[in-house]
Order: sequence, then structure tokens, then C-alpha cells
Amino acid sequence: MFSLSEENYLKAIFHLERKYAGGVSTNALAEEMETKASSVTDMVKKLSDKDLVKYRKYQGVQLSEQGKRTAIEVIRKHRLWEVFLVEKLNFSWDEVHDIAEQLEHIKSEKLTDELDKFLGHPKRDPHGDPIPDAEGNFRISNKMLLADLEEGQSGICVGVKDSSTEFLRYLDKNEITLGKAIKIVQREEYDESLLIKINDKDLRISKTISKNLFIKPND
Amino acid sequence: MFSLSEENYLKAIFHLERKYAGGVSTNALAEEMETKASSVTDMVKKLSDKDLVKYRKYQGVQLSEQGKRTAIEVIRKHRLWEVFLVEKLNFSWDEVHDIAEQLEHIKSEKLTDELDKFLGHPKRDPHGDPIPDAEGNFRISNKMLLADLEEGQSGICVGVKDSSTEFLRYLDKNEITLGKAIKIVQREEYDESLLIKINDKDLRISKTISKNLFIKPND
DNA sequence: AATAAGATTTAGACTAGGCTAAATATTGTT
DNA sequence: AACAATATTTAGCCTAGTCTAAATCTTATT
Repeated sequence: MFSLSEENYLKAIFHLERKYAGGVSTNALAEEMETKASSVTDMVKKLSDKDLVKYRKYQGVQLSEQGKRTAIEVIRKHRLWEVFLVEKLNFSWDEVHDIAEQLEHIKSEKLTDELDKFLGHPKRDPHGDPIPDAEGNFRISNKMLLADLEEGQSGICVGVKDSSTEFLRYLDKNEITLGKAIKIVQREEYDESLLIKINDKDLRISKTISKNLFIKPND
Repeated sequence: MFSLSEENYLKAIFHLERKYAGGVSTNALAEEMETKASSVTDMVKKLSDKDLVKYRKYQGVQLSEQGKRTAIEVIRKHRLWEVFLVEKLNFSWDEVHDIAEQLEHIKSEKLTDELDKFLGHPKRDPHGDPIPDAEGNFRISNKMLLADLEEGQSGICVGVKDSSTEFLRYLDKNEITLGKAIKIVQREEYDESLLIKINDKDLRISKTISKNLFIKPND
């Protein structure tokens, strides 16, 4: 079993490997963990001793197979608990992150699997992020940023890139929720804002918004 | 907010105060916490600095009002999660303790209250122990040990004193579950065993068993 | 190729929580 | 009242995880 801190490092490395496939730098990890580079170096050595990461001084860090498996297990638990909080306990999608950060460290395989079953094996968490199955497989779907769609294209809103309270509240206010159909009516090249049709209404959204909304394009 | 270790100490002191009302001794607490007396002394000083306990050297320790409130909150969470695990996730009553020990430290008042609501405000956990309400009030009911009932008396099985896997499995095997009616048919004074009627069958149980089963006597 | 800037690691210190061994206080028994 | 047994506390050390400051490595620029 791994400590809370070890699990959080593994999770952070997992997320950063998307951006830095060749190895996650100490500084990037320090920023993600909201700690100092020296602390990261210490912890990364410990993780390396346990064969959870591959680490070469000054060259950054990568997850080992076991490290990756552990990180995915933590992410699986995080997202399942988020579904539980929203679906069963009346939380809204902007309230669940901090609580799931605690719940994701509860150690019991049976608990995770029974929770998954109880929730009906959900495929995505309340923010549209995919939930890995018990074997650690994500079903990845072709999603794009709304900002990258062409004029005239349409699709389904499937996730958010920014999960901050502020952004989620903005979406709530404008009745933009996961599963909704969205069509790009017009692109304004000057400020990169978009005119979209959603809920049968036209809505103008800024680049800031469209860069943080994932869409599964039709066809 | 208090640390995991602090919460566990408060909980242990709370439980021991039932037996040692005049102050819980360092050694008793050390045994309960499965640690050394010297470690207990250190921690008790810290709790005292935070006004969670009243402590006088060599004289034992007692919970302050705030300490008691905190302990009860932890116990409330523990028991609610046990209900959740048994009622919603198909756990049996002998499997839930260790997981609830982890879940009881999750910090979110809203989570606790919503969980309570979701479960229908249960009054007792799967072992028959009362669940305090959000204000920290236990509803105490008149329960007795089965061993202390007279021949001919009858009642309802409402709880267990020993929550060990072994004991709970024994009860399962003999179809003794909470809510069942039990009548004392005969007391054997020689070995203090009892002949009881339960499930319309006669069953002989030893003193060891009858000393660990709580009964709410009829009238 | 040299060097300055930036990134990373090392050294040494700190806190929480725990341990062992030694010192001290309390209690029970004569 | 004294002393032995037991309980408790103190002193000093340990590990995990963190920090600051100093040292060292890498990289970008000339």
C-alpha cells in the first residue's frame, strides 16, 4: 500500500505525462503539487526506490507500469466518488472535487468495485472525464475543444477542460450541461468568439470559454 | 480541522470514558490505541494544548466539550458509512469496520448530512450501535446483555458488544440477526449457558455468546 | 567554446507522530 | 511509614514529508 502523498504524486505525474511525454520535469511537478522542487526531488527518489517511477537525475520522471496502474486506480476512485456525490447525494458538479480528493485514497478494492456496480458502471464523471474500468482501461472518445471546430459544425458537449468552480458556475448559468447539442453558427475571427446555438437559442461565447469545453463532433 | 491521529485519540478516549468516568489512564489509552504509553503522553499534551481534553499529569485525561463534540462527529460518520456499506453496497456486517475507520475521517459536513439523508436518517448501525444525530445526540434505549435476563424473559436482539468477524460470523451461522425475537427458555447455572428460542427453534448458547449480545427486553 | 540564466539536487533543519530506555510519581502492602 | 511494584513522564532518537539556502548541472546565447 502507498501513502496518501505517494498516491498524489503518482496521480500528478500521470496527468503531466499527457503534456510532457518524454519525462515530467521536477519544476512542472512541483507546480502541480503546489510544493517546492527540492521536496519533489526527495519524493521522486523514494518513488524510484519503490519502482513506481523511472527517474534519472536532471532528466525528469516517468511512471513505471506499476506506477501507472496505481495512478489510474486513484483516478478511477476519484471519478466514481464524484459520480456518487452528484447522482446520489445532490451535490452539484462544482462542489465535488475536494471531497473526491479525500475519498480517492480509501483503500478497499471491494469498495471501489461495489461502488462502480451501485452507480451502474458509469463511463464518465460529472465533468465528462472518462472513468477507467477495473482493469485500468479508459474508453477514449474523439473529443475536441469547441474552439477548434469549424463554422457550421455541430456536436455534443462531453466534458470540460477547466473544472474550476467559476467556470462550472458560468456553464450552469448559461444552461450549458454535458450531453447538450451545440452548433457553431458563426466564428468571429477578430476576437475568436463564437456564436453558438444551444437550447434552441443563440449564445455568444468568448475564446476563454470555447477553449475549455470539449465537444464530440457529429460524424 | 484535526489530524487523523488526533481524531482517533478523541474517539478512543470517548469510548473509554464509559468505563473510566473519572479520567482515562495513559495505559488504558495506550492499549486501546495499540501504541506505547510514552506516545500517549505526548499526544495527550498536544490535545490539551488545543483544549480538546483536560489533562493533569499522572491523573488521566477527560474530553472537553469540544473534544466530545469532535469524537461524536467521528463516530457519527463511522456508523453512517457502515450503514451505507451494508445497505447500499452489499457488504456484510463483519466486513465494514476497517473501511469505516478510513471513511470516518473524510471532512465535509455537507457530505455527512447528505449521506444521513440518503440513508433515511438511520437510528442504528449494522451492529445495533446508535447513530448520533447532527447535533450529537444519541437516542439511548434500554438494552441489556442477554446474559443478564431472567429465565422466561423475552426481547428483541438490538446489538452486539463484540464486533469481531468471528463473533459476527457465529451469529450469521446461527441465524441470529438484529431485530429477531429471543426468549430465554432455560438457564443452566452450572456453565451459565442458556437455552433460547429464536426463529421458532431452541438453541443452546454459551456464556461467551450471551455476554456479547444486547437485548431490548419486552416491557 | 564560454558563460549566464535557469533548473535541479544536496545539505541541513523542522514538525507530526512514534519508539526505547531511564527517571520519577503513585499505589498497595507490610 | 517505608518500600516494592506499577504507572507515568521525560529525554533522546527515528521516519515521512516538507522547507530554505547553497551547490551543481543543463541549456541557451553569444
